[in-house]
Amino acid sequence: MDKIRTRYAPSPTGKMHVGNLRTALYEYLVAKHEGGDFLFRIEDTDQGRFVEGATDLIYRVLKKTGLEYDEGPDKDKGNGPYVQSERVKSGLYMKYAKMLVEKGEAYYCFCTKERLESLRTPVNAASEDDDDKEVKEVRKYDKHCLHLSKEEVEANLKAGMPFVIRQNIPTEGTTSFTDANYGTITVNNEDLDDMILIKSDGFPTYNFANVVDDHLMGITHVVRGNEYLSSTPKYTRLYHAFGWEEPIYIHCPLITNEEHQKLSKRSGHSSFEDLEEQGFLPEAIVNFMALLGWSSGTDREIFSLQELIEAFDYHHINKSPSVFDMNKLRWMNGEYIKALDDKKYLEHALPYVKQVVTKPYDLEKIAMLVKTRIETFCDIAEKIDFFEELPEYDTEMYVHKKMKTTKESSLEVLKDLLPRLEALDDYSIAGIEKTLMGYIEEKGIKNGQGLWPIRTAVSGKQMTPGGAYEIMEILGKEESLRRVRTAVDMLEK
RNA sequence: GGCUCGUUGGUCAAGAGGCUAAGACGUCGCCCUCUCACGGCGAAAUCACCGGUUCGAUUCCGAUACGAGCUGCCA
Repeated sequence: MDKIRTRYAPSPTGKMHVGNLRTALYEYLVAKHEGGDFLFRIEDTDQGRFVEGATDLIYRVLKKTGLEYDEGPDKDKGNGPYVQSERVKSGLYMKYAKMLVEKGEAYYCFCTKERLESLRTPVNAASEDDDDKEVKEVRKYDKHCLHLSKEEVEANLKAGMPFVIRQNIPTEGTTSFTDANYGTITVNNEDLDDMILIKSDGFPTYNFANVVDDHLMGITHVVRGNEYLSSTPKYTRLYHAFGWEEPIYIHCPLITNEEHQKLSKRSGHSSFEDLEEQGFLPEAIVNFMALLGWSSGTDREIFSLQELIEAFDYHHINKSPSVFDMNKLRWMNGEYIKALDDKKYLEHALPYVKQVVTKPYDLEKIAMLVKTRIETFCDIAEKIDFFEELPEYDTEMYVHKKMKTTKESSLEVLKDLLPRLEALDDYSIAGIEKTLMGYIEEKGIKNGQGLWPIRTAVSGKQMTPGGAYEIMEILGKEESLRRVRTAVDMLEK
């Protein structure tokens, strides 16, 4: 069997949409699972939609996610160029389009926009009551220019008339193709439009360039979104028209938002960049995307990219759309954070800590306190803000049923503890623990009765990462005492 | 409107004629515990609907409903 070759062929039109990212991932996995090649090609045939810098963005994401390609614009293995706008310059697509014209599989079309417009036939606007008056139209080209004589075509061309080249699809019969995921699909040719292959600006359309390049680059497996399923018969006809072998198609289900609608920019987490900004790790994003529409068939959920390569079998890709579940991504990201070694963790976490804490505390200790308590790095801020500034809080917080504390008991504890803490010089966890536990044992009270008031006093919060010892160690003697005194004042009022 | 695809708990999903219908996220409860997490244990919750085929359908077939995609000189 020939070596598998797949390709990721995005259009540089903006951020890296998660749907695109998953396609890239699957392309990569399909190839790598079998030791094949993964190519990277840029499809920039639509000058109107080209976004400056979008190409660099794609490079960056591929690098961050570890999707390393074997061939690409900066890695020519003899199949280049790998950027379609560069391929256009050599007249490549025009050459192949003309081959099809020669064979009668395509034809020149000189129809004006106006004529095309007149072909639109309104479909009975299903007039329900609602104001859903979206005027539906059916527009299928009528093959008008197919009937032009060779002489007429020549004359038009000579006169410099703008033209496109269209695919000539039979009006009868059927076309079938087989998808690895969805099985064999057959459509009536009369439902297929004579799609444009070469645009009037001389650029190929995506559909055409895609087929030509996939063939020329020896692509064996084409992975793409479900949205291409209905145009695939046209691809099939193109391959047949050229006499080329079709690749294996692997169509993937859609990714939707919680409302089961196509994930759009509005959802706020539709691109890799969005997710990165929201504090997610590339490894977690990749892991999560892999599981959206694919399952290993085992109980396993956490996979490194390498482990995905080993486990990935494209026959297990699902058919039905998957909801992008933020909850699960957050959980998974938390798992990845916990699994990070401390050095790497701190590299990620420290910048977030610095945004909140400017006082000269031990930021690494603060960061370590939240490691098992966050799901994304953006969760850090609200958990550690009390270090910077003692928040205003209600003394009701000292009343805790389960801890068996009241305002009175708390005040007593804090007043008892104050001189001991003033006398203490060793503000290490061990030193603080010794002092506090010594007092608790002496008094014969429960741990909670002694520790709840002090933790509340030094943090001003109901919930904190770490307990009283850890917080006081970081705060140090001076600030700890200040906060305890503040608490005593508040409780004495 | 036409064409195409899809439908297992709230979500991701395994299962491919006979099972108490896996597992995970989330939710809830319990344990651990100075709070919150972490960790451990447990619970609730699912085969869209209707017909067929079959001794037997979540699984096969056909309608229905619902959802989605395409219907661009976008990809």
